[in-house]
Amino acid sequence: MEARHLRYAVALAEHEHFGRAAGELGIAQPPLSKQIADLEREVGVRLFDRTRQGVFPTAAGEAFLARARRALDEIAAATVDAGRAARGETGRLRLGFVASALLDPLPGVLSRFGRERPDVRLELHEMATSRSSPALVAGELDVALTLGPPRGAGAEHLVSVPIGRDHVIAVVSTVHPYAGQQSISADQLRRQPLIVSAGEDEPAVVAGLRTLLGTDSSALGGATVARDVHTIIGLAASGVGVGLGPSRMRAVPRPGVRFCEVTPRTPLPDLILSFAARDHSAVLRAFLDTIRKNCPDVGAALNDRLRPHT
Amino acid sequence: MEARHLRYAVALAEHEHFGRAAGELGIAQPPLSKQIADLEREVGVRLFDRTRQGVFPTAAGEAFLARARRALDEIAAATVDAGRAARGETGRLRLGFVASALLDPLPGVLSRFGRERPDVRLELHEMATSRSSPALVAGELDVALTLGPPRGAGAEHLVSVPIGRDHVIAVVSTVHPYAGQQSISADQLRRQPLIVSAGEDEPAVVAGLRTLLGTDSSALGGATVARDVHTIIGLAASGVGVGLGPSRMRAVPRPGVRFCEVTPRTPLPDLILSFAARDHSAVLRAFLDTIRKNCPDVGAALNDRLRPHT
DNA sequence: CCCGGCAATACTTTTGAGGTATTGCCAGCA
DNA sequence: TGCTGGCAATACCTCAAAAGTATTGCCGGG
Repeated sequence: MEARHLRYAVALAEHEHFGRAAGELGIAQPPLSKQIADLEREVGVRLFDRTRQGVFPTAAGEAFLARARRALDEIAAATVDAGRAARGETGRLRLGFVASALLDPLPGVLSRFGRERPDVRLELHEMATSRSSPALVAGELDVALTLGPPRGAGAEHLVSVPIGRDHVIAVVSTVHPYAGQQSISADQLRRQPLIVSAGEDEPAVVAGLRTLLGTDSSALGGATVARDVHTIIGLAASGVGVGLGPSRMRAVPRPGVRFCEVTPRTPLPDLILSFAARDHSAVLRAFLDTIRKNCPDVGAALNDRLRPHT
Repeated sequence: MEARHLRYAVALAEHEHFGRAAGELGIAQPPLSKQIADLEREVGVRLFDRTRQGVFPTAAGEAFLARARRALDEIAAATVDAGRAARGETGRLRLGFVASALLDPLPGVLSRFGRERPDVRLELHEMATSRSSPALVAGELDVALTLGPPRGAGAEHLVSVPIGRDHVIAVVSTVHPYAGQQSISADQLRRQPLIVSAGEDEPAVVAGLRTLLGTDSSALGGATVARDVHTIIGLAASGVGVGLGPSRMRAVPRPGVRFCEVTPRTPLPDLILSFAARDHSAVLRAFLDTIRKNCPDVGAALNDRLRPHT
């Protein structure tokens, strides 16, 4: 049985007349008669009653037609859905990201993307840089935001684009003696109880702090370790010590604390967006476009990437 | 687009390999390649990625395949449903009936039919004999149970079969003086307050009572009129008088009353089953068959009707 | 009894699905 | 680097069947 049989049966039921139905279908009457006869033979049941008053579906015909119409609807929808998927209007995007990305670029990016692509299912996975790259290579993620470029097996199949610079800043309670300072020096920091984020997950951040405080400094060893920047800020607010974290944490609105620059200015690894080089999906392209529109200082590589409309 | 394209795409997605999918479909590989290419051209989107590792659906392909599978399921179900409808396993039966039919043949018939044809939707319409026949002729009913044969315009297009005889019986309270009698005479009835059913809807019943009591009798004029036999029995039980009704009302289980024959035995119109002569639907045939199995004294016409398996 | 309208049948044409043979394109390997 | 094997695409042919034309057959209404 072919879709043609369904279309013909539906048209015949619609017009209740072989000649007119055939005309509507753009064919002559005899072929329509034959196709309907073939259909009835295949189904094994008379689907239409031919009377002088017109051609009407039998009970079996009504049952058949109900299914036939649904089948034809599905077929029409198949083309529509395929087109929407190809244009990236539907689908799925699995995004891996480091926690600090939640502070700055992600809120704007995600809300904009959700508005532009309401039918794309976003799957968000907070994970350390070290876990993102293998997941991208294995095809478990579509795109990742990491601190520093991806490394490890298969990294050469990934495209990486820096989308934001970062450096170390301090956060102190508004009643802390340093709160009035424009910036805090490394020496001052070494004399204070410090609060830093859990180091093992993001060694690049730890390296930055070591650079700032000196590799032999015992300040880091004695520091309070917090799981995330919110905790750092909370602890700093309550006067436990001076929090150290990425400048991105300025984005967290919180009364009772002050953010201060630290001298010397200590760069942290760039926030890097990466994805599989062979991935040309429209959903990914749309996401990259959103990133470009939301992040002022994206690398040229991303613009290049968005040029070709393959 | 034809169902063939859907089947081929589904098979290709299943086997992830043009050659093997073609083998499974019973065709050679080149035609499959061509059909898939044609499909992709028509949809306007690449549906499969051909890689060295195999052939995999693109995101658009996945969206397309989901619809394609549903469409194929509908097509398969269309044939199945048409067959079930043609065998009378599904569908609708609109039954018109006089209230007294609810007493005797209908409970058994309906429960049996409901068991044998669980997927047939039964539409039950209690109506007077005079309304059933036009409804049958107009195609608003499929089958009717009436008192006496159908009459009126178009009645010649109806088939009528007597399925049960009936006569007048009396119902009295167990404490009524007549309660002990084997039968009650017409004379005795004329000396009692009577309870009869509403006459206008079923003139044939009124005619029967007139025959029994005498056309000039004032007994009928002074009788209490009840809407249905349940009311007659209820009023009789409470001692209002002697109820007169069809022998069918014996089927109503009710403590506190006794049913008595009436002499002379006064026949009431036969219970008649009728339907459109041109109606050959399987659901109707199944219903007639149920009637035959449930009513011992159906006319030969019904058995004739069930013979041909057209 | 003829006529008109309609579906079915008979027969022809033509489209396109499917078959065979071949090419082209890599990936793996010597 | 060239060779080979596996696979999809291309080229070309064949034939089934979809569609067209002409005609018949069947009623129902003048």
